[in-house]
Amino acid sequence: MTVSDRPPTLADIARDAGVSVSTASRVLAGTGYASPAARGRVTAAADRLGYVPDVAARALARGSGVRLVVLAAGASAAVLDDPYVDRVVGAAARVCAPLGMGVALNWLPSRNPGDLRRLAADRGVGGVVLLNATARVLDAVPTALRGRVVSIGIGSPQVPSVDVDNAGGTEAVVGHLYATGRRRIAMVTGPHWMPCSGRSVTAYRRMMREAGLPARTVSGDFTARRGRVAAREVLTRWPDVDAVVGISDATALGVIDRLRGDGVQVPGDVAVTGFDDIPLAAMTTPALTTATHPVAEIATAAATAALAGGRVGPLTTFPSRLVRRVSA
Amino acid sequence: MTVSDRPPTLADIARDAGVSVSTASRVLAGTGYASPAARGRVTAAADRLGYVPDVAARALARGSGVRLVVLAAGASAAVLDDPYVDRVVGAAARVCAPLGMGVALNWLPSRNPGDLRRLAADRGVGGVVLLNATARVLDAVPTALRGRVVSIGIGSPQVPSVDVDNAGGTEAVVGHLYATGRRRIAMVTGPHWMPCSGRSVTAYRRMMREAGLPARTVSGDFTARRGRVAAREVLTRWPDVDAVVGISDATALGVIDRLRGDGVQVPGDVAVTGFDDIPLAAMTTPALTTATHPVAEIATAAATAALAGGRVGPLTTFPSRLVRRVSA
DNA sequence: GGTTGTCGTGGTAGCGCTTCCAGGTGTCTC
DNA sequence: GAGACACCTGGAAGCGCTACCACGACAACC
Repeated sequence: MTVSDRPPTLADIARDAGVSVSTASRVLAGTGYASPAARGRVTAAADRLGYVPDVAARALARGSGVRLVVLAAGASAAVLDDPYVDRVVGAAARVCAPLGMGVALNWLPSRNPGDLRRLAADRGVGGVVLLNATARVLDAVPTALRGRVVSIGIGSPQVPSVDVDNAGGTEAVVGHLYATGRRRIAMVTGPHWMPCSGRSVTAYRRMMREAGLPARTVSGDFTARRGRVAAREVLTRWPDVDAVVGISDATALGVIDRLRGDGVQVPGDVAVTGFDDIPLAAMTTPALTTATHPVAEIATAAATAALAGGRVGPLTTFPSRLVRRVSA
Repeated sequence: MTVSDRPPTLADIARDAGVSVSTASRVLAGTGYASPAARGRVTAAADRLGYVPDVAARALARGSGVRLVVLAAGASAAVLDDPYVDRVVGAAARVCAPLGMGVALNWLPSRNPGDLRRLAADRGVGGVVLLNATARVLDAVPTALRGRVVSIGIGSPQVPSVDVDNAGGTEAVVGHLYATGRRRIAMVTGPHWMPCSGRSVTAYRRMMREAGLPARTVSGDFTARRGRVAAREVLTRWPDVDAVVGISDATALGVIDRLRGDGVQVPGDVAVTGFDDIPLAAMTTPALTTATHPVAEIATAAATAALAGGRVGPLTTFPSRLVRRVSA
């Protein structure tokens, strides 16, 4: 019983189990009829010979795809360098592994979303996870891709989407600030045209309004660098501020750095909160109070849905949880 | 001239260009002979019809793989949660995209590296990037996989590897400390059995010896939490310490946090350095002086080599560069 | 007894591509 | 002039798998 040098094929399994290739295929793919006896012999043979189905052959025969594409939309290819993108890709790669599939990472220039056509013409594409999409991009999704595309962030009638509950997270954070006695609460936002920022800002404004407090916003861009600048601006415009809501952890860290540099105590004089709960939020001084952003869960859901046919409903949101630490 | 609903195949291109399928294949794959005229007509047709080769069919015919597998070795599946792994996967996904391939992420339990057999039997696997491997794991790599496996970290005669120049980075950091007048330099190491930690520690010890200074090490584990504990230990054992070399940025951050909590000025009383240059190293207070760890470059090289046939030489190291900031 | 079913099975035609092979042109050399 | 050799082309045999189809058993129902 000498073991062949090349990996066993379905035909080898069928021969070994004493059934036809069709039957072996049916058993291993779990489709169609097969007697318990045949089933047993086939699985045993597959097991014994260490059979691994050839994804390429299967995809070719079934007309299914062989990889999931994470498509990061944006003005410049620099979007690909965002660690956030890597986390999405990592989660997607975990989803793909048991299916014998893989993930590729592409950039979709926001200027010409026509590159989507190329994806639609590629039989290897089993699903697409859209990142950072705009309404324009969503409209450019070809019909041929419908049902295989899931967007993380903004969605549309045609393209289902998943995202974190920005409003909920912001409410949790602002609510916490209010509950701990803060009343002069400012916010450093993201770019106004970004939906995720927009939802947070709207939630913040609403809560302030309902509390009869004035909304005070300064625009930032999710970075720590911009957070520093924004902190200075906040201090200048509202010297009596007693809390700053950062649109992201990086922003909050920048704010804290500037504040402390100016001799302002955090959280003593001013409380600061973030959003994302990045790993380092727990190790900075002071440790950051923030709202979680379950990126892995979101990406896993998006990848799974994209591969399964895109059925996740028009918009699925994942809850954001308050993490109380020291900064607020 | 109505456009068909299904993506064009090679046969469509051949027909449109007025050549045989063989010729079209040769032109598009760039193999074998083809007259300039034929070449022109085929590429024009492919362009006009928006042809995208079917990776699955190609892989089936060529017997090549369809995805790259990032294989994280380790005791528990928790290794997959390391952000470092995500960065490697992200870089690999960028490499795969233009090839029509994808990346999958698998866990290889260190107890039974026999799972490698399964990979060897899988025709879909075009290459493997091994992470966190040990000598045992390297020895378990089946012959069938030789030439398609590249390890990030430790290597072996059979398995080529790429890694950051830990020794060089550590030398840069220790050299900087020495140059700025520090003489009582302690180090918080990683687990002694990890090669990357070992190389750093050896470099540190050698430099200290050559400078006629005593080596002072405390063991850590790359985390900030453990860094805090280690800082306390350093302070207790060597109250006169004036510099601490962290094995990682997270470690350094933990050390700094503890030091400042104990009223020690950084870098005034004690200088602290890290290793990795994570994004947040620039935004903490004080900003961290550290040595770079070009993860993306390393992973790109590993993925490229794994897909190209593994020829990178037995061990390729990537330089680590000193980044001077505030903490040292 | 036929007519329906549901089950279980094997044969075989593809899926879209590459690659080998057999054939055709030419051009160069002895 | 014949051979040798480069260049260029199309036909066709697969790569490993799925899915359709035809076939046969057997049971249940009028």
